[in-house]
Amino acid sequence: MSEEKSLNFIEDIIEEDIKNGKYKSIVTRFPPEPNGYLHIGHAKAICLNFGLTKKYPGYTNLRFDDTNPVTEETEYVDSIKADIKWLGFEWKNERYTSDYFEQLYQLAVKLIEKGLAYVDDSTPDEIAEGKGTPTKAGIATPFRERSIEENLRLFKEMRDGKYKDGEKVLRAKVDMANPNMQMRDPLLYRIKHAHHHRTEDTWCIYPMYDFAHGQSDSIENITHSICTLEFVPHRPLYDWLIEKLEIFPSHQYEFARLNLTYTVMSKRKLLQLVNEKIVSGWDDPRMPTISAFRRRGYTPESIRNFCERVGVQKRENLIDLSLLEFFIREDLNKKALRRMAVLDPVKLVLTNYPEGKTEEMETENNPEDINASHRTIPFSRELWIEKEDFMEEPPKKFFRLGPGRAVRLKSAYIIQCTGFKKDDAGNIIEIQAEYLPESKSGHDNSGLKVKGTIHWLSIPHAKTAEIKLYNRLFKIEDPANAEGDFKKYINPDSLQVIPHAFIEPSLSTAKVGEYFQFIRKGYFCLDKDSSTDKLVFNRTVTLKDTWAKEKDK
RNA sequence: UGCCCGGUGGUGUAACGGUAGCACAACAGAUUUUGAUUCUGUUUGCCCAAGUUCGAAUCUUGGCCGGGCAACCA
Repeated sequence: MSEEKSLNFIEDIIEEDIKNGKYKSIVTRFPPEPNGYLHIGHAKAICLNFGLTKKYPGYTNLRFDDTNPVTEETEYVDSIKADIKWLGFEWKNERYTSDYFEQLYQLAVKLIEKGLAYVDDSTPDEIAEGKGTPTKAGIATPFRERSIEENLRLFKEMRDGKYKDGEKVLRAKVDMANPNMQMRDPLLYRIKHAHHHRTEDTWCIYPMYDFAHGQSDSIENITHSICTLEFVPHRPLYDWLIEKLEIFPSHQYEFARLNLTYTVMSKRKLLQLVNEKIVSGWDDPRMPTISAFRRRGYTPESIRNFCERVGVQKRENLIDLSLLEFFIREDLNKKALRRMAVLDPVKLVLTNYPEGKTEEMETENNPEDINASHRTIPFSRELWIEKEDFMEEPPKKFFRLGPGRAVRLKSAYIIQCTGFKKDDAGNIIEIQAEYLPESKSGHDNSGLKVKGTIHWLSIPHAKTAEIKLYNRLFKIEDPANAEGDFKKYINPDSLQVIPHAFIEPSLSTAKVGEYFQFIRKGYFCLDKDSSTDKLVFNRTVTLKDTWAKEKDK
């Protein structure tokens, strides 16, 4: 039975709007500022805005909110477009708020003509002072009563470059005593003699968010303008401007932004991590950016499923990283090709296996995918296995190798441990075992049942690679809201590099964008910084590890 | 202390006046040539109080708690 999927509150509103004939189709937009890379929180907004117009008739625009030339760059524009496409969405129109600078200017003139905006010569401090506090009404500046003619002239002069940065601003004339701080004559335009990434040096005045965002929504006939909760107090101003300007009545709706445990989600903080070289860049796989998740081996499907699961609502939330990990494991379990790799090797010698002999062992590429077929892996007398798969004095519940114990070598033979060697420091440097010829995988007549199966690599055939293991970037769940500088909570062990791990021969042709599961070790992908003579693999996520928990008991 | 928003298991999210459900996490067991996957089961919740009603997570009122708002940022 197909159960009714419940609607989120925005879908409720849209269904109502369509039902009562307010709209036949809808228009949404995703409005990033090109001043940083997109992160997983943006992915939620992208899935919401684009998802809505997949579900209901209509389309979604991509609009770069580029009203602050000093922080915005073309590099960010390009990364944002790449990330949205990778997530699997298509915008109808690619727009820039800067496309509307002339129209916006004319709207400002219209507001002045209506006596609803004025040029203020006050300093930033004086303006802040005049705004009052949340509990104390603001005080009007003397410039508030300038004539329309004078305001028109001064605003034109601002545009013409007659004034220096900060000398004058244009403000809306609303209500200095309004209990909503946003309504106390908000700034509309400021002077910035700065080079803009698109309009270059055409303008020296730039609209503020409040006089750009809503007006751009109207220009594009956005029916449902969806943003995050911090803009709720701006909505009365958004509506006031639409009313006074007599433009298309877009409506703003707000939802709670996504927060994830063990990371930070503000562009300012992420930029700090990049600038201070705490991470290698915006796409360092430890970052919560979309490009980092891509590089780390996350799939677009897993991120979309995650965004779908976390839902859309108005309450603050802090989502468990384990939920994201669940979705990537779920997706990769179906897709990833199984391969063998030994990260922390110790030598295993099969004393009764002929020297110089090699066999090709057949094994499945993905037991979850019947179309994934099989491959072969070379097997010989001397093998690499993981150090952690052998214990000198194993406890009862340890199902791996120990003196006298037997295990299955995955897709090969059952072996029984007959001895081991240590170096002077007491480290185990070699393990000896005998194999059971009649136990070969697929032709097993041994009648033996063993509890454990381990992975292995033939020493003469194995290739090497660098492997990078990532852990959470922060030591605590909510670094953004913890006391003091968030950087003091950075996890010093968030990156572990294994310079010389062993990988099976077939992995030497791995390509960026392919997904692998290194059996028993986790999901991995080839890093973009790999070269033909040096392969680098990133661990996307570990496998669930029940033994790790058991071990700790 | 002005205005605004919000409170459902550990974390998220449903319920639209009628049995509090789902996912993740946790725990227990079965299966397993990946201690993975899969399967089965278990634990844990409506912020409080009063009111309306045959019946309240849902409606009303009053509390309590959390968050936001005073950038020439968005």
